[in-house]
Amino acid sequence: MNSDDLCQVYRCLCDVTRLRILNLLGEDALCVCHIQQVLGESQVKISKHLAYLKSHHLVESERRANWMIYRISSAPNPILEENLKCLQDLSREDPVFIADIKRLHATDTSAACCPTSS
Amino acid sequence: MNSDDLCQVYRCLCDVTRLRILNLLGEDALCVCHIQQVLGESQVKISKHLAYLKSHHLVESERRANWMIYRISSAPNPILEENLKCLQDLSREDPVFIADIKRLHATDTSAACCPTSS
DNA sequence: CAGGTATATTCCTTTATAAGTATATACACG
DNA sequence: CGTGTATATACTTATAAAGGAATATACCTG
Repeated sequence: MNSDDLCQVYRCLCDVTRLRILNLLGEDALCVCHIQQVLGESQVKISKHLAYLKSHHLVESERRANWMIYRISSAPNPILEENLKCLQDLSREDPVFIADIKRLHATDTSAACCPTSS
Repeated sequence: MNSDDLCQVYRCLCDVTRLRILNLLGEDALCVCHIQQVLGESQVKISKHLAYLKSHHLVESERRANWMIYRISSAPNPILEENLKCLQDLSREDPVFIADIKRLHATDTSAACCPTSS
């Protein structure tokens, strides 16, 4: 990790939608449609932000039938990890993050679509 | 601190020049001309990045005669503090940061210009 | 107050990003 | 192989940001 890589990580973090996505993925791996549903944002928007995060290696994806499952990258990234912790702390205070997590838990992530269970 | 404030902090962090400035200020308060000298960047560039950081409350400034002394904001900001720590860790690995700190220590910051001593 | 030095701001150009609409791709199932 | 569903990409427009050149402001000194 050099200074440019570091900047790239921060670039990934400096958008509310991406922070909300990372906050969700910090809880569990999720398919695009669930992220979309929980955040109440359009398909394109979510898909493009996921592509952005993936291109910078903050998340990784795996196809399962029709669905793409996204998760926080397994490659260790101390900066990301530290900031995900901060995000978790903040997600107990900020109304946006609180609502997201609430909606996430109200969503049946073990439904037909995108079973998390391997 | 809410999700938008958080994004603003990350926006401040997602530029190499600003990271280099914050890395220097993590060592000590500095005047613009020293920052400029250590980073080897133009006056405008440094001044504008400092203005950016200041407008988002990551740094604060104090005029001393002709000189403006910048320092990390005294208002507590957990996200910034956590990331400054990360920056310090990285600044032992990354050639850019290493060279900056080396040049900083080679610079006489107690010179006529911008005496740090209060 | 005139001239010099340090820093900030304005104006301009270029590039990056965000978001939407429309379209394409990948897969499953009949 | 055709259809439907999930996701990705291309294209477009608007906005923000970075950096340079020129200029303005603030302060000091004589």
